Amino acid sequence: MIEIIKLRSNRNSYIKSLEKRGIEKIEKKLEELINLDDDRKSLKTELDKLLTDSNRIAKEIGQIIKSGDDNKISDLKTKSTQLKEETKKISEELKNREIDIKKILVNIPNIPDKRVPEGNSENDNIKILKNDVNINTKENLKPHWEIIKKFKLIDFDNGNKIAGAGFPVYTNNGAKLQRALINYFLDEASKNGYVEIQPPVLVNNDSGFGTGQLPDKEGMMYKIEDENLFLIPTAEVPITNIYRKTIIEKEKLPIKNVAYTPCFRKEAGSWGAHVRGLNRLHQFDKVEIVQIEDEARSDKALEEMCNYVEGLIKSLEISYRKLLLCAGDLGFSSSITYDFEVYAPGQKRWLECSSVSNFKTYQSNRMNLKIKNEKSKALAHTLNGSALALPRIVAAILETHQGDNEIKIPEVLHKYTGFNKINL
RNA sequence: AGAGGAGUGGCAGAGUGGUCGAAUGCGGCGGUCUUGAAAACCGUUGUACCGCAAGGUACCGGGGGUUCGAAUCCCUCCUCCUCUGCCA
Repeated sequence: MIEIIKLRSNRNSYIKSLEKRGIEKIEKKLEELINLDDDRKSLKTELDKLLTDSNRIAKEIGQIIKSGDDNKISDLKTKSTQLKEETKKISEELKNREIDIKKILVNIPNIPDKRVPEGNSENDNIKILKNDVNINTKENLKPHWEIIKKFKLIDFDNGNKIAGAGFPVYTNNGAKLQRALINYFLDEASKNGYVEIQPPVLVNNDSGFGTGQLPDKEGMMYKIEDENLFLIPTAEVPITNIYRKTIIEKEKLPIKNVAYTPCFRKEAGSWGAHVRGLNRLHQFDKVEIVQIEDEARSDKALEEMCNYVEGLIKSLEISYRKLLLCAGDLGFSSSITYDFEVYAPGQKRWLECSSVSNFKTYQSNRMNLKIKNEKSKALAHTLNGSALALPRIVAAILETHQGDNEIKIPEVLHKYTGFNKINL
């Protein structure tokens, strides 16, 4: 959530920044927010006064009872009862005002960073770098779903039977490749200082709210109705929420975590030719890195995370590019996001395989996560990135390294797969 | 899943209707003493909100209730422990 205190002192720049995202009537919304907050403050002042009086009377009664002079009590009791009615009224008003404020607040996305370019769609994203030295330029390259079928790496039919569309069954060398990638990604992250954890894949409401999936994007998550739990759409949710409602001492920074989890997404709507094979799934594997920093260091952390992700992709000998997302394409909670896309030469398409974001104080404000130093406390900055999402990486590897009778496995994976190529 | 017990400040642990934001101990921070350290002694030590400030308000697992007044009584939910059951 954006912070009202900051909104008050940066009103115009907030309006401008949010307009960049293409939100309509944002000025009116923000103004309403400030007015409601003014209202909230005066109600709070009023309520506190009433409570002060009530407390004073209650104490007086206590003292009178002690001294044994019971006659004066009934007057005081009547007065206190009257006060109580008033108190009830004001405190309800205050509560309602707070609810009103939150209703608006939770629907306002994060303020885009200054570097975020204007734009409405992915066409306006800025290409930061492109590395296509490895592009396989052969003619007649097959898309990965054909390769998968030919080499029997994934059984989509059985996935359909067991669960439904978008739930693949990885088989034999396909399963081994999957496991190899997970282990490789986890080991590399550990080498880079990310502490490995294995979180739950079901989360509660508070967690969904903390990272920003709820209430805005409830539709993306699978819900267990009876239990009020959600299947995680990304490990970002359980990992970041470990630190919900905590105060971290500055010396303990940076907090760096990595986790492998399956991810579950409903992805309602789009289903067709462009989401064939591994391009979009309801369940997929991902290794996620999460970092917590203070304001002074979060920019640098974002850069480091990007460099880490880039190195990882590079090591898999596939072509990739890096994009700076424009305001219109930026995620709800993020302030600045870099996407990494890998090239799938069989489809002649770029596939997003990692999204590295700095949420600044947006998530920490929702979950009350603070950094403390000798003198003061401040909301933490949270960051995360995929390192990496498996399916599209697999697609790119298969399409890039395909041959007629074999698929070459990138060298860094050899010790994890136990084989250098997949044969027919 | 059933029966019983318990949840208090960073930790341990008192408090069963009034002056309790909460004794005491440990830890932390500051100081005295010391060449230095330890010990001892003195002081200090939660979070959020309102207020220019003085100060005030709320919080004893969460929510609701009774009462002039609740850490304390009632209801409900959650979590943990013990026993029984079930299970990878």
